[in-house]
Amino acid sequence: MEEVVRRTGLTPRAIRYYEELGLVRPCERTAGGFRLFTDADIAQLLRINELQTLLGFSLAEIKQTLRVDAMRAEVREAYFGTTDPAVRQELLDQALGLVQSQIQIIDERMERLTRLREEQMERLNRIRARRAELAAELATARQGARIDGGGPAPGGTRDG
Amino acid sequence: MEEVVRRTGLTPRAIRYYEELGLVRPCERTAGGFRLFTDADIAQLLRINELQTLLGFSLAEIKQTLRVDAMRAEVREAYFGTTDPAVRQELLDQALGLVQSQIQIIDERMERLTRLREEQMERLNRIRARRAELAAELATARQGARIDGGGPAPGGTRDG
DNA sequence: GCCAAATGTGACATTAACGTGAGAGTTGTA
DNA sequence: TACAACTCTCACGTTAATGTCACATTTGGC
Repeated sequence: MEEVVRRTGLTPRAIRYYEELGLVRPCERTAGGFRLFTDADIAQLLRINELQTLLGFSLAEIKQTLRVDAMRAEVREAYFGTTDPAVRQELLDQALGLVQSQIQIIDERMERLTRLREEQMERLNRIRARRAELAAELATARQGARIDGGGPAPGGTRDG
Repeated sequence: MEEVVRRTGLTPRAIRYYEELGLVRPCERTAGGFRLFTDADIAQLLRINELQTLLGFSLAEIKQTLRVDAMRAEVREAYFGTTDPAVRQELLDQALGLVQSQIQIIDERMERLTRLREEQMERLNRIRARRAELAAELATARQGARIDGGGPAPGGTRDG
């Protein structure tokens, strides 16, 4: 468990909570009842954390989202099972739709992030420009000081 | 206020809450005490919402973040004020650092989103491939049905 | 076998971010 | 000026996602 905490950055409480909510399949246990996590379990926990912190999904939404993964497994099962081909295709279509909607959400986020980044870059550039101006101004002031010992140079700095 | 709700997508309660937390400067009021929002106020509210939904910041983090904006204004004031040039430069540097850290956060998010998107695209492609396989299979089955009236075609579909 | 450290299960507490309802006051309008 | 619709300020309620505490077991090392 300590290792899982280390590898996922989650707390034991959170992990148990996710299991309680059914976000992760109850994992194996030792004879005494201690949890034993497989790499797949850890991957699942990491995925949950990603969906939570990166996309801002609630645990309820994440549960829905994870059904996509489950469905993929289900589809694979059904693929070799006795299921009706029409059902198989419908399952595939459902999975397809869900994954597509995921991608759409991601794309939307990225667009918004890109816009936000551009705004910040503009700010950054303005600050840098002002900084350069100030540096030049100070240099000029020092120059003047060597000659006439006067104060800082006036004017010349504007910004909208 | 109704207009603000419409333009921001926030609830009155949320807006008042943000004011209470100090995320937005208390706005003007009518003689009777009704809030009057300027475009700048609304922009601020939109920014808060953006930081919240897009970057997943808590309101406390947002408050910190908004200090960057405030500092930019402060810097602009100081720039034309009586302040020491060294102080000016330090303010600029602080603003610079904060904006840079913002951009860094955005970049990190975008990288993670990109990875997530790639994963989803892989899944998408696998599902599509399987769907195509299934369609081909069904076509074959229908072909066979016209000849021998037998069941669905066996084998030939695998995936890791 | 024993003991410290880790883990288990409840169950109640907490925190953030609002929701909701009461009751009073305000505004635009006919 | 009367009235409907809107807004104000408390103040308590709610929900999600854990935190925390108590107390019982379990594990691994000596």
